[in-house]
Amino acid sequence: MASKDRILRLKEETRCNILDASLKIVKEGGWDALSMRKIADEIEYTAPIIYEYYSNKGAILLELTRKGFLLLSKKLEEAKAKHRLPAKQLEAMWLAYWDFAFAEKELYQVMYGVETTCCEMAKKLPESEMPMDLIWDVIVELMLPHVGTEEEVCIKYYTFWSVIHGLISINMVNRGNTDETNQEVLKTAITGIIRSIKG
Amino acid sequence: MASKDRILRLKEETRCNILDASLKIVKEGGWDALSMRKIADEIEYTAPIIYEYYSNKGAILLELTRKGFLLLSKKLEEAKAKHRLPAKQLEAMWLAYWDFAFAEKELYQVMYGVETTCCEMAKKLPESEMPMDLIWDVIVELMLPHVGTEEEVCIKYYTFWSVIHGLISINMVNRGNTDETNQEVLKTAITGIIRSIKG
DNA sequence: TGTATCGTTTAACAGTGTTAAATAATTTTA
DNA sequence: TAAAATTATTTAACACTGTTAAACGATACA
Repeated sequence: MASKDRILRLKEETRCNILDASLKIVKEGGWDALSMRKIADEIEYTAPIIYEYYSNKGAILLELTRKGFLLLSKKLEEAKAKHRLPAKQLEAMWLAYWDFAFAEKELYQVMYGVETTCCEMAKKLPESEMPMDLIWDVIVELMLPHVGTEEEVCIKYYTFWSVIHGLISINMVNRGNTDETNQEVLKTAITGIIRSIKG
Repeated sequence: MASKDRILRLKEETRCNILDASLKIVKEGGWDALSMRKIADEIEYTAPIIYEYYSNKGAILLELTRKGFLLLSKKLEEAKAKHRLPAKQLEAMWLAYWDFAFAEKELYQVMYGVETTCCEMAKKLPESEMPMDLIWDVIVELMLPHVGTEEEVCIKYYTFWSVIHGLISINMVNRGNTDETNQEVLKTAITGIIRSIKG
């Protein structure tokens, strides 16, 4: 009976619609705006129907992160294919990674646990700039006798901060590295950047 | 009347108790476990009382992030004071930053928007390892003819990933940098690491 | 002692994820 | 075609969330 196939096809379609609706809601109002009832509204059903397709809300998020990793991998492969030299390939791949993060911001957020809401408020705190100011001063001193421009110091600071915050984030959400590996990455990164600052 | 003072002191104390209770709950069960009613339970009151001290839940989070930035700044200053050379100071400060992140994990999370829950599940996805595998291969090729050990490649990979994921995260939650600054940081970081890999 | 103020709680509202039961629609069987 | 069985969908409910308004209790002031 071909009607079975048709029904299966429809089921697969609503399964897909649920994901699309979810992503649409998130893109419009952020991850906090995503609720089962809103998804149901979007696909013109009521909430419990969703549980016929996904066991719970977490399963929807999981499927979205899966899609995210697949899409990212595709982008990386495409970037690689455009070059022959490994150095060029690597550079292109990381730039593709960068582009993906902002083109598919919501996916990147759920893939790697980057919150945005909680830091909306931190921006209002004057205290949030204190750590930067403290480190900024030392970078300026380190560059002496050369007097660095704001732009120059800024780049140094963010290079530092990125590698350290990145390593911290990765370890917090992933807990994959050994302490030795972390210390190694940290040390090589820090001393490398310091050396590049000093000349 | 000194009783006014006593009452003010008590008020200040419960204001503080609310923060302590919140942090305790979060440390025990993560940020998802934090609710107004649980805080009330902890300080042996009912929920609406909390609104006499903080206008809403967000105000509590904001106060915790403020405490976090203050504590981090203190740690950075202490680290700086232990050395005289700017290079040594800088190294010590970033190591203090690192230590703070894990010693006060919950504070760091709310300060910089690092989620942990959503990536519990991503670990189960085989797809989550695809991007690493793709880039891993190119790093190995780039190191040829030297055949890198697993540990060596791992450190290179995480150095790359850290700086890029860090820069992405910072931009997502902060949106502070100009595109030119970002591109500059990205490019210098990438080419720098690539050069260090090639010899 | 009566009144006003303050501290605190109870009750409620709108929202969340999720489940069980009731209903509507469809398909299968007689 | 009519009845039965199965499937699709919804309604109602539960326990929870943040938050507010009203009621209650105690305390201080006249």
